[in-house]
This record gives sequence, C-alpha cells and structure tokens, in this order.
Amino acid sequence: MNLPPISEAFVLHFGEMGSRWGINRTVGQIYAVLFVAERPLCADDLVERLGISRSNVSMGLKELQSWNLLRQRSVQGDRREFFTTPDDIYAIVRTLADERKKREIDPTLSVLRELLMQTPGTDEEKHAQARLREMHELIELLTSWYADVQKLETERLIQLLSLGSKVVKVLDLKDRLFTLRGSRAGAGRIANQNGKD
Amino acid sequence: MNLPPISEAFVLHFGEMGSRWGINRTVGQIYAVLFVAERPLCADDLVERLGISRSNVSMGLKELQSWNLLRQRSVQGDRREFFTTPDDIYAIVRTLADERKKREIDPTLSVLRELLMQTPGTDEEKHAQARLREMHELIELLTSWYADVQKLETERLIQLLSLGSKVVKVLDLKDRLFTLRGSRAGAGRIANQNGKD
DNA sequence: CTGTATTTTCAGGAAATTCTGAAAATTGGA
DNA sequence: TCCAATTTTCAGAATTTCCTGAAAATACAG
Repeated sequence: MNLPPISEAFVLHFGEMGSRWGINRTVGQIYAVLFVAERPLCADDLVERLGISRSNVSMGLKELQSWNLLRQRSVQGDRREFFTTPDDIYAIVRTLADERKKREIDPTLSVLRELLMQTPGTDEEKHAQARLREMHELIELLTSWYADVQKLETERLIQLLSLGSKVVKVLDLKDRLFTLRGSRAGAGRIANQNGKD
Repeated sequence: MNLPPISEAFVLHFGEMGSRWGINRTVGQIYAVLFVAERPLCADDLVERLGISRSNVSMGLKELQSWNLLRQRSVQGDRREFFTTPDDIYAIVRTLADERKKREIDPTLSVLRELLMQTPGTDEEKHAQARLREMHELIELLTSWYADVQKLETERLIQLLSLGSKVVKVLDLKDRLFTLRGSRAGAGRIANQNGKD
C-alpha cells in the first residue's frame, strides 16, 4: 500500500469496517483513499496507492457510484476520469442513510406489509403476524422521523443533535405553556406559533 | 424449511437482509424464527424448522448471544436450553444499536483520535488529518446525541420520534421566548425551567 | 475513419466464509 | 460417582465472494 502512514492506517481501518457492513474491504479502502485525498484521483492513482488490479478498481468505483457516493471530475488535458468524495461530510452521511434506507428498509417494509395482508391459517401464524405488526410500526415510526429530519438544513440538524435529549425539556416547557393557556393570554398566543396540535 | 408460509417468507427475507449487514444468513434466520415464535424454542426446534445442522444452530445461537439478542429460558422437566427474543421490540432495537456502536463506532473513534494525535509529515498528511477531524467531530456529535436519547424511557422516545422535525418549531418557540425575556418577566421565568443555556 | 488511450466485462482461479458430521466436553439426574 | 442427554468444538468439505488478467468495448484525438 503506497500511502503516507496516517492515511494508510485510516484506509486499513475503514476497509475493515466496510467489511462488517455489507461493503467489501476493497471498496471501503477505495472510498477511504478518495476521502482523504487532496485532489481528485483517477483509477490508476488508486491502483498505485492500494496495490490492487485495475479491474478491481473499476468494479469498486462502479459499486461506489451505485451508492451515489462519488463525484466525477474531468481534468484539463487528461482523458482519464477523476473521482472525489463530496466535501461536505454531512451530505455524505445523508446519502449513505438514504441509500441504506432504499436498499434495506424499504424492501423490508414492503415484505412486512404484504405479509400483514395475508390471512393467518393458524394461531401460530396469528402470533407471527402480531410480531410483524409491531416491527412494522416501529420501522414506520423510525422512517417517518428520518424523513422529517432529512429535510432540515445542516445547521438546524446540528442544532437538534447538539441538544440531544434536552429537547424533551423543551417539550415539557411547551406542555407547561399549553397548560397555562387561557389563564395567561400572551403565552397562549406564542405557543400557537408552533403551528400544530 | 418447516414453517407456516407467513413465517417462512419473513425468515427468508430476514436472512437475506442479515447477510447485507455483517451477519450471516443463517444467523439472521435463526433470529427471525425466534422472533415470531409463540414460545421459547430449543436448538432442536431450530434444526427442525430451518433444516440446518445441529452444529450450525449452536454456532448461530452463540453468535446471537454475543450480541445480547437472546433471552434464555428453562422449561420444567426438560434439560435442554430454550431461547426467545425479548418481547419489547424497542428494547431489541436499543440493544442492537448499542452493540453496533460498540463494535463499529467506538473502535473507529479510537483510531481517529489516535491518528489525530500524530504529527503530519507532509501537506498531504495535513489535509488527510483535516478530513479525519471532520469525520471525528461528526461521529462525536452523533454518538453524544445517541447516548442522550438512549437514556429516555420508551414512551418519551416515541413522543420525540413522533414529533420529528416539528421539534424545530418548538425550538423556535423557545428562542422567541428568550428574545422576549427581560421585556416580559413571566415568559423568562418559564423559559428558564428548560434548565440549560 | 484509424489508431491509441482508457474503461469495462467476465471467466476462472484464489481466498474467505459458512456448514457439516464426528468427536470431545459439559451438564444434571440417579 | 457414573451415565445418558445435550451442547460445543473443530477439521475439512461445500459454498460464496472476491480478485485478476485477458479480451472486448468505448472514447476521442488526429
């Protein structure tokens, strides 16, 4: 592996992690190299840095592109294709989450929905369906939360994440204001700007 | 596969999904069977239902136990061990998240921290470190949010998830109250019950 | 067009993983 | 303690996934 030590350590770790997810080691390594690179790299650069075959690089890049994880750049006076990862790391995470949802969650939801439509033949099947229904509801809750949060601009998202569970305290505050509404006209007017309930 | 049709379809799908995560097909199938089962099952039950070898079941159960995903039950007058998944599906998700964090996120954070301590030899390494720093910060933000949320009781969690990004509107409300503080003593007092800032 | 640079495809070999049966270890009752 | 039931281990077979080199396809400059 032909990389400076810090990058190499990161690339090795990332490859290892990638293989714990569905992604294979090499694909993870390719991504890691692009992620830390100062400039867009072409396939040959990756061959050189990772010491793997040209065809392997080609397949890896194709895989990463199918995940929407790469940006393509052309370089003046060079016929080869160059690749980078998006600069904005929040955008990367959003893409990753979207793709995983599309590949894992959506098909699962559709299987669950289909199985919940069927008529159970036995008590055993009735029980199975009840379990599947619980799972379905939970996944729906999580994905609708996700869809909501995915809409926020990065700045808002950070604000929300930073707050963590302290949000709950803000909710308490909201509840309290509602309780007070009527007895204190001003608070009621403000609370209503929440635009909901 | 010796299962009623609804369960079988679910088990097959779950095994398939499992193999997209690091988990292997059989382990996913074992979990799925236990998840929909009406009663605790022993290893032989799983052999029968999935049509795989006894030793394979044994290894699969061991793997699931290492993920903390099973409950062990003993049955009166039977020497064999019986297994179930926890009834509470929220608890299951919490466990899963904890384990994935422990296996994937924590080691990554520690590698990143270590690499950020090192002195970069070149500009290339300086740039790599800057990228790793961004990644480190993002992961820290996400995990601290996660740690916070993990503390909530299920009920609160559901409340929070149901609200989705509408939370932001509540935050706006909070901000507005702070803006008003001073000019309107009452609102300020209430806002302070948020216990922060 | 033609020729060269570049990328992609893909068959088959290499490597990794999963699975099995046999044997060893463990468990709990008598 | 001994024995039979049960679980675990593990070497190697079976399967799956990954990787490569060679060949085909594509892109583009002249």
